[in-house]
Amino acid sequence: MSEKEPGIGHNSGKDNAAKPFPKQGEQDARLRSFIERIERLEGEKSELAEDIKEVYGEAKAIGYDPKIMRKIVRMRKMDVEKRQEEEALIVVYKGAVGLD
Amino acid sequence: MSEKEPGIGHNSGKDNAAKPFPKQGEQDARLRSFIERIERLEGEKSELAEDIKEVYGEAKAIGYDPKIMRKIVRMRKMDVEKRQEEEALIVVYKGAVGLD
Amino acid sequence: MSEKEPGIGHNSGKDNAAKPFPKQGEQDARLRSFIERIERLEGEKSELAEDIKEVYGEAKAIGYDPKIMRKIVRMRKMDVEKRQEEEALIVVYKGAVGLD
Amino acid sequence: MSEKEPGIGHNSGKDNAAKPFPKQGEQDARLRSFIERIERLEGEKSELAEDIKEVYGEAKAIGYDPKIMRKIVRMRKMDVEKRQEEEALIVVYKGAVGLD
DNA sequence: GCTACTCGGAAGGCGC
DNA sequence: GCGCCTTCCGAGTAGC
Repeated sequence: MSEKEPGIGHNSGKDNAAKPFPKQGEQDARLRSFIERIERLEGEKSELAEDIKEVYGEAKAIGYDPKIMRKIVRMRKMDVEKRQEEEALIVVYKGAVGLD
Repeated sequence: MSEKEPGIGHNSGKDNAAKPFPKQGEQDARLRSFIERIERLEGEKSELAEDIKEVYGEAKAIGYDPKIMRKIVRMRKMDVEKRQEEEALIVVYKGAVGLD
Repeated sequence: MSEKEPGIGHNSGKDNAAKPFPKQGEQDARLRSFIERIERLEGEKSELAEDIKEVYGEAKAIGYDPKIMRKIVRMRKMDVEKRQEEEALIVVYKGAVGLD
Repeated sequence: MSEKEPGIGHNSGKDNAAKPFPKQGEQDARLRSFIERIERLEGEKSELAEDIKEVYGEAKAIGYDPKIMRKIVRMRKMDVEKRQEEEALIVVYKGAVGLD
């Protein structure tokens, strides 16, 4: 916290009590709200990660090899990424040529 | 390759070649289904990751430092984990002492 | 430095002076040698990075768009990675089936 | 797209359509050559990265902690950069004072 | 100044 | 159960 925005982050200290508008409480609430939204989303993300693990577990229980499955998933993902990359290239070509 | 399930991965072996045409299609469908479920979940997970990035972005636009926010989130997460561990430990203790 | 190899890292302290063979100097030289090898390699790596930048610069000077070029390079790289992944998948299939 | 070089990317524009077919093949070869030079250099860069990893691996096998070694390397690098800056500063000073 | 990419570090899953 | 390896996350760097 040095060269960043002046008086940022959290409006260090209580000096704002001196200012006309008592906004510190609102600021805190805002930050708090952001944090909580993030934590909520992180929680959902973790649940999904667990769900995924469970699916691999089910598949394994039936005799499929998770390792192979992971490789397949990766390959398919690479496919779509490659495709997206190609499309992105076209976009950038068009931009370079003035066809926005 | 020893303790692994025999006849794994993908219906390995020749038995299915021996039987009329028993279930290969169904097996494929099953694997395919697993893969798709996983991909679906992975997709949702990625969306959440993006959502989280957006929240950090919003906060940043208002003047909060994402880097610090991340630290806060990590710390709070560690706190709850620590607390959960402690509570779990208490449960163990109680069990050990007969206070179920 | 806690659960790691006992008395490691750098043979903490001077107690080795007590041991029959005064090897500390050799140990230091060894570590020093590793560090210098690494620094040498890092140096070469940085030079290559600069060379790459220069090539993009040349191309740009002639009218090629570095951004596009980078995308092309990335795509081609993804191609080879995809291919490698496919081959790796085959290997893992073979392993699962016992064809080591 | 405004500040970009006009006539970019790949011989943009219509002139090449106008001329019989003068140089398109050569242009392609040129771009291709750039790309290949870059890929060559990137390849060497990757090899060096692997070499570096190997050195850390060797050191680790003997009991040195790679993590600490990395810290040392970083610190030494900062030292030389700092020293270079200082020397550069001295040169500037000398120039300013007429001690070329 | 911001964004995107690359690199290093940490954690989790897998195999032995 | 431990160690290895892959994968995910965060940090630093470079380009626009």
